[in-house]
Amino acid sequence: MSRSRKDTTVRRDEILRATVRHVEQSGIHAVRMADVAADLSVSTSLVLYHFKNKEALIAEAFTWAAQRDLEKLDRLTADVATAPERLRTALAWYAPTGQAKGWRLWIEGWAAALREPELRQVGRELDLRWKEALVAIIQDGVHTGEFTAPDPRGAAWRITAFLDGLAVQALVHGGVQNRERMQAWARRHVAQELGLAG
Amino acid sequence: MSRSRKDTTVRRDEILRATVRHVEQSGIHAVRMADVAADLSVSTSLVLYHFKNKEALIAEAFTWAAQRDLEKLDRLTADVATAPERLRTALAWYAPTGQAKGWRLWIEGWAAALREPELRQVGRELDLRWKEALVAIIQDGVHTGEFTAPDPRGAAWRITAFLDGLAVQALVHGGVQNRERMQAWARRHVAQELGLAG
DNA sequence: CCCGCTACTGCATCGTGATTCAGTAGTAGA
DNA sequence: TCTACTACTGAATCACGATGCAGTAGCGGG
Repeated sequence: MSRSRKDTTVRRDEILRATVRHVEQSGIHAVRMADVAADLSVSTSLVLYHFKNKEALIAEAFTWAAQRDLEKLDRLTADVATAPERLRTALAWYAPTGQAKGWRLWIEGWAAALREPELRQVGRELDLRWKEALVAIIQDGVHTGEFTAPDPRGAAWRITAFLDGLAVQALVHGGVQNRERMQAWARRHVAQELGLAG
Repeated sequence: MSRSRKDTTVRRDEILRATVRHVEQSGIHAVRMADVAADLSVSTSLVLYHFKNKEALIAEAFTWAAQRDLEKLDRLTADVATAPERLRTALAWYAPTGQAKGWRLWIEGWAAALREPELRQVGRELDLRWKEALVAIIQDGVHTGEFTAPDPRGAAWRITAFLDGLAVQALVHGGVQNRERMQAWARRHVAQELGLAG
């Protein structure tokens, strides 16, 4: 039985994916190298073979997740024509909904970023790129006259902040209560920012 | 030299204060019992004498901090007469500003709360009480006709979310950039929610 | 079919930090 | 001043998880 020997690229990817899964579930510190390894039916040593140490593994895992998220955003909005539609799509993806696995990861990331400069860098990058994407959409809509935004960059910034806050409320404080209401509020906030019909 | 033997109540308080300080600075997992002890020039055993174990210590520390924050809010707004003034005071206290030691603690808390039900409870409680206080102020202002808010509870909720989001932007992503702009945005958001002159 | 590279493993080590425990010393009340 | 209670300590222990190391085994190229 071929003990499933894999190409480095592939294996690394698997490991990162598994790591992200575990971090989402248990948080950075609770994840053990052994957990990640077990998840792939592989020895702990192999993980260390591919990643210098736990710190590096975690850092790369966050980077990987950020990369993946941004790519997904691109993919989702790529073939959407109008600005309002692109906006709707982007927000539907970003806004905290369901159990929002992704958000757990990033909330965990925020805390970690407070102390690890490397992680802060990654988080900042993701945040920045997301905002850029949002700005692009907004400016697009402004050009076509569908949106009204004196300060697209500021608007994107504020929308992002509001959504981040929603995420905290939803995942940390929120009972499972009224997802609809939250979404309505998000919509309203965006509408106000972009001068749409409330 | 009286080895500074202290009453349980006093000592527990000291320990909790020290713990909070350390958690703010280094995060839950990086804090060692020994650090807290050293901070008070006391043996690690003493900390364990007062708190069953680290988990209990951390949990109580967060509870303690929440308590302290709420009391401070009460104290600050107690002798302020008008609703707009009370609001300004409350927001000035809650909004992320300076290095916002407090916010670091709560961001850390959010992440921890994702996994520890006990901490989630504490966070939820603090969040709830803060929002209640805010609601009270808003309703007050509505009664005197100074604010306009069809849904005070919703408004409080959204303001809180926005401020939480601001905090993340400021502490995690934000360069030290434009504190003024952030404050202006916060003010604007609140103004819009409460029907004030933008 | 053999070689050499590289993915991969098991085991041993090693540091760290929480928790335990048996005892010491202030201190308040009789 | 003696007693008993309670705050407090120092020195183990103990478990856990990361990392190091010496070696094994697929697999592609000749």
